[in-house]
Amino acid sequence: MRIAAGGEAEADLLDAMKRGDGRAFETVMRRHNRRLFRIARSILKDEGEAEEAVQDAYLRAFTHLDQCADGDRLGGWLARIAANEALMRLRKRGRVRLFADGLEAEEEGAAAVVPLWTAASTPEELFAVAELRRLVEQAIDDLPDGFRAVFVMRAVEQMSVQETAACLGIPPETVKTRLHRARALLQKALSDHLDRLVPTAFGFAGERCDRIVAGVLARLRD
DNA sequence: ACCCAGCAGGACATAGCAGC
DNA sequence: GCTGCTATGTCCTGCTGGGT
Repeated sequence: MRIAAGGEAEADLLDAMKRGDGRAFETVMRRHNRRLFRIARSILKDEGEAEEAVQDAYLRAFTHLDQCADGDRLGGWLARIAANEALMRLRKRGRVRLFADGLEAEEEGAAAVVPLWTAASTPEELFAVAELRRLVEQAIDDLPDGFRAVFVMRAVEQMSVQETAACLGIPPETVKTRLHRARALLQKALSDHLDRLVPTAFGFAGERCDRIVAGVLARLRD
């Protein structure tokens, strides 16, 4: 039986929800919110609509709990419903729409996934890290629709090929290819940015410059 | 040490589309 | 209608890590 990081087994939570235990619903939502939001957002490219899609997915799931027979697969089942909900919305809007550029506040806990995000200490480093993250998120946003959803599920959410394929209703081989090509596209996009940024590496102005100057002047005075 | 499942990545096939 | 290009899907092979 699978015990998620949060403690209780998914099967126990599913049973509790079937009994109408409000606390179980909340535990399940808090456990899966981030993953479902990322999946929905990767498909819709719109944070507000992704949030609505996740809420609708939960409602749909919670009113059809009897359809989830195996509690150990509750997470996958929810992910599939969220992906379907997002895809449905995408079809409804006709896949033609302009999106706001970039991402705003990152969802809770994402920093823990990538230690680099927290390694910065000085304002310059914090700015550089924020800029790097913005570039990565922009590059992911710029991926073709199908590639982006697969990349987020596989690389960001660490879902298996089978899970991802089931969620999106595509063959596992297609998941592999899309992930491979999404990585290639991201590498290319990021290397283009790097080409522009490398000349500015090891920036020297500011605190360090002042420190060296002050140190030399002090020793000259001695 | 061996076996096996899952995965990455390359090669090839196919579909869709624009330009002529 | 034909051709060439691009995007996408499928198949295959080799690698890796976990289990026995």
